[in-house]
Amino acid sequence: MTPSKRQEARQRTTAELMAAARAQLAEVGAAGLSLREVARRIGMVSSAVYRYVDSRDDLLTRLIIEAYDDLGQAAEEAAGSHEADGDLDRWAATAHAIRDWAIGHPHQYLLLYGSPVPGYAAPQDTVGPGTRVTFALVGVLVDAHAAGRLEPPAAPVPVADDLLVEMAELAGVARTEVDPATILVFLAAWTQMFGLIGFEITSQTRGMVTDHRSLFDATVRQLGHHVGLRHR
Amino acid sequence: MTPSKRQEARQRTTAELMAAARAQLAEVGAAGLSLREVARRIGMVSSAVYRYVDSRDDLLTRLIIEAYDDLGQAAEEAAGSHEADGDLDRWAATAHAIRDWAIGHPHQYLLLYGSPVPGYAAPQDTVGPGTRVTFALVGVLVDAHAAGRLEPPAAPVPVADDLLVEMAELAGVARTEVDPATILVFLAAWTQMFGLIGFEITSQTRGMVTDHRSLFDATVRQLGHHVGLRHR
DNA sequence: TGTACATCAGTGAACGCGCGTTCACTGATGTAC
DNA sequence: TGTACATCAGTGAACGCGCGTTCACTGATGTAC
Repeated sequence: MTPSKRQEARQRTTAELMAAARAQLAEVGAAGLSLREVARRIGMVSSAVYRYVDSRDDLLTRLIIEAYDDLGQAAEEAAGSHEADGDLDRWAATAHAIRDWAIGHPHQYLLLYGSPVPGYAAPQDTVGPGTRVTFALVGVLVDAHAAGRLEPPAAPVPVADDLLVEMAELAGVARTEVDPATILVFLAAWTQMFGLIGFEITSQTRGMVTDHRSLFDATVRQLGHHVGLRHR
Repeated sequence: MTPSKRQEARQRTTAELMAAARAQLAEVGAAGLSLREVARRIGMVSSAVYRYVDSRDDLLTRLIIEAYDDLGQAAEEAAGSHEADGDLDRWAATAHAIRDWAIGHPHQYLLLYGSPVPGYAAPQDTVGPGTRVTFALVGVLVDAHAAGRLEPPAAPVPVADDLLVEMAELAGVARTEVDPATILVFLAAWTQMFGLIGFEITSQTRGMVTDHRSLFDATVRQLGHHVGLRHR
């Protein structure tokens, strides 16, 4: 069944609307996103956007899902195209893909990982797409483990038992036999990566660091090492 | 020269205004902060707040400075009251003070470290107070180093030279002889701590972690160890 | 100590703005017979 | 294939809201002589 003219037009207009919304988001950030402005940009009267979107919140939700998918895809592509590399390099490549996307789309990144938008609560639909990036990075670990190349973590500091239980549950979600202690180190690595990216985007490191890429690279390789990845 | 009635009244009203602003910030976040609402809360007409504040931006700036000072003080007090402890414990206590403050004042924390407020650019005045927390935590390192108790970092991954140069400069700012490589590890630790706190506050870890305090404690002690701190 | 003038806190009205959302409508596209 | 009716995209006006900021004003407090 080929799509009717109406359906085609609807799809085109929807795409145009989302593109305009994306552009506006990139300029003013999520808190400043306005339906009326989006309408203006695509040459529509403000009430017309309600044919395509239920409300402002609905538009925000779609933008979030879009952004998660875009970021997830970037990470997956990086992990996919470096399968033949050493584990550490593959890990670093995936991490850099995440950072590059963030630097290229700071407001979208902040929409996902920054302060919550006032008056908006993300619905359940955003959870799924949100895990894509995580799994892309975890995948590097899982693959290395499956190939018997993952070092167990050196744990100089004792860790509470209940934490390890939680980590074991997480490993279950990711369907892997990776050591709970490793998952814990991964979680720490994860938050550090995103902390560093967030600081860079919001220029918290202004005046302290100039070569952010180098710092990120060094950090990420250090983290990869902690997690148990090695060069071959 | 004792303050006149006018001066006293002015100080009282200013304090009341700031308290109302703080309360509103805590409820709706920085992006939702409104001068009119602040005025309403202290039973003033909206134009009257302009006797105490130049503009909305000015109020935001004051709130930022206040928050930085409050956080800085909390960190300094923790570091100060644990001088007799082992270095790792003192480090952990200071880190927990930072996290506790953040958990207790999530919107203020986000004002400092979250997404930038749309349409607002922080002036230079906020930089100074912003370094207080950093120095409180760095102080633990510096003291341990001065007492000859700081282990040099194990660096399993080579680090770019220019990064080390930057780190040496930072060490100069902090007036310490601490190893540039250690500063680099500290910076990484710093971003990880704040990344973790940010994730907790914005509930990014929802469904993955329940015992945030334990995860934070384990992470922070791990970080302290990496930085070269030991128990005694 | 008393008086004249200057300073300043707070009022109330107003300006101009942009926002999200609703609603009755027109006219084009699609569907059933 | 042609016609009658249903669906749907987009219009234009309107509602009610809250915002930051300005301005001329009143009346109380402070200061100089």
